[in-house]
Amino acid sequence: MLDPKWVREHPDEVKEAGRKKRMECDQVVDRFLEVDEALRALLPEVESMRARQKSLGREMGSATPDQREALLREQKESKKRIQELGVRERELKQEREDLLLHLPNIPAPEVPEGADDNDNVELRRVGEIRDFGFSPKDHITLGERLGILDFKRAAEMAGTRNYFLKGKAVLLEEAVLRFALDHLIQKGFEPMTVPLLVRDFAMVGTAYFPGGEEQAYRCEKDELNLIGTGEVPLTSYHQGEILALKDLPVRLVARSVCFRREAGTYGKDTKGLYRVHQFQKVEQVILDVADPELSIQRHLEITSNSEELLQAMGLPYRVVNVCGGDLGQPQIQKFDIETWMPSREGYGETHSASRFHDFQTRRLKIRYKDEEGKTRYCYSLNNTVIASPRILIAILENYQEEDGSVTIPEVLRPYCGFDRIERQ
RNA sequence: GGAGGGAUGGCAGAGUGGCCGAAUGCGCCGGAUUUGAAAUCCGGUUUGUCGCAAGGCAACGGGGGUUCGAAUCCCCCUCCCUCCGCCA
Repeated sequence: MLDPKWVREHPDEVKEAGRKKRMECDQVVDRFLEVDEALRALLPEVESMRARQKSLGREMGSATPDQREALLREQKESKKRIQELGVRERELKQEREDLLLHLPNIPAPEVPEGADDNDNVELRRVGEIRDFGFSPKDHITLGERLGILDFKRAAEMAGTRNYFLKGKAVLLEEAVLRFALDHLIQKGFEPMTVPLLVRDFAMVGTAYFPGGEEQAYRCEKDELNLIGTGEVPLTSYHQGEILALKDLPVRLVARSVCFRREAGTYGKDTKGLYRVHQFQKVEQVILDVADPELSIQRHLEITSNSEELLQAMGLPYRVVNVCGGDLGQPQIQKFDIETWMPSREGYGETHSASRFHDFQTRRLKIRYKDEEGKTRYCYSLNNTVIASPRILIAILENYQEEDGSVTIPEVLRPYCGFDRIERQ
């Protein structure tokens, strides 16, 4: 959420942000200005009336019976008026809040112009793309032949975009996740196990709601939502708190299951492990002081944390600077890491590193006291550390052998307990 | 699922109808003292809004009610806690 004061003073910049993000918001901004102005015109009026009401009550004690009569009459009259204005005040506050929740965060100047992911700007490519010397198979063929993936039974049981991992695929997944978790712990991140079902405020606070309701599974009976990412509980962890300066930055990492309805993606990536309803993810979150320059540094930090893992596993990848049109509502800037997937003959998104400034923390009321003792909103950031089974696509396909077996990347072997997967 | 208790400033915690935007303690910030530190003392330490400023005003989980007047009494909602039951 943007600072209402800032929006008041920079409406054109907000509209420009909407344009750059391809989420036009001119009307919302204009309506905000109206409501905001109406509210600020109303407040002094209500407040002075309430003050008058109070002081009349105080005078009552020392008043003569005649005066008392007059005071009473005045109070009776203004009481009705105060109530009416109070209702109006609440309506305006509510509407202003709703409008604010729909405004986009301001993209950084470094965010490239563009309409969709085709316009993302490649920052770097890392790693050699392997020349197989035979025609490589996709992970579905590989996995089914190795007996470690089963899509058919999963679809029967749970619908499309579901899967069973079996045998060594299970252990490989565990290995990758644990390797990723260990890497982040070693970087000073505190590991957490988090709630997967959360209240609405956490979804709103992290800016998935309003707007993302269709992508989330909801348990209506209990008014809880299944998280689509560990970012939600991690970022919300300190909700409502005022942190001490000495406790910043807060670095958290969690492994969690993630659930996504994938509504509106029919026909897109329908096969295999790429786009599924349920997956596991290790996620990193940083909360730090409100300093844009430092936030850029943190952004690089969380990006390279993840790049290091891909490098260690020997997976080729590229990093792209996500363009305005491909950016979500809450981000200031986003880097996607895309890992090479032979079956796609291209890079597939495996990581997404975002910085938000105080867009989330303002909603979540996560603050800290700065050097001068002033209370300010923290800045938040997050990035995927590893997401599985999507990363398994890259591992299985890049490390396949001509006979259909798969070699395990060296760094994962101690975690797996085996060095290859072959047909049983 | 049943019964009860609670929500006040960064934290703890007083306040049960006007004298309360709010005691006290702790923490934090600034200053004094000190060779330095500890201790001690003094001052400051929520947000919004109006105002150039000084300063004013409003807000005690949220909403409604009673009252001339509500942090305080009543009702509803939300959240938290305790006990019992059930349970991995």
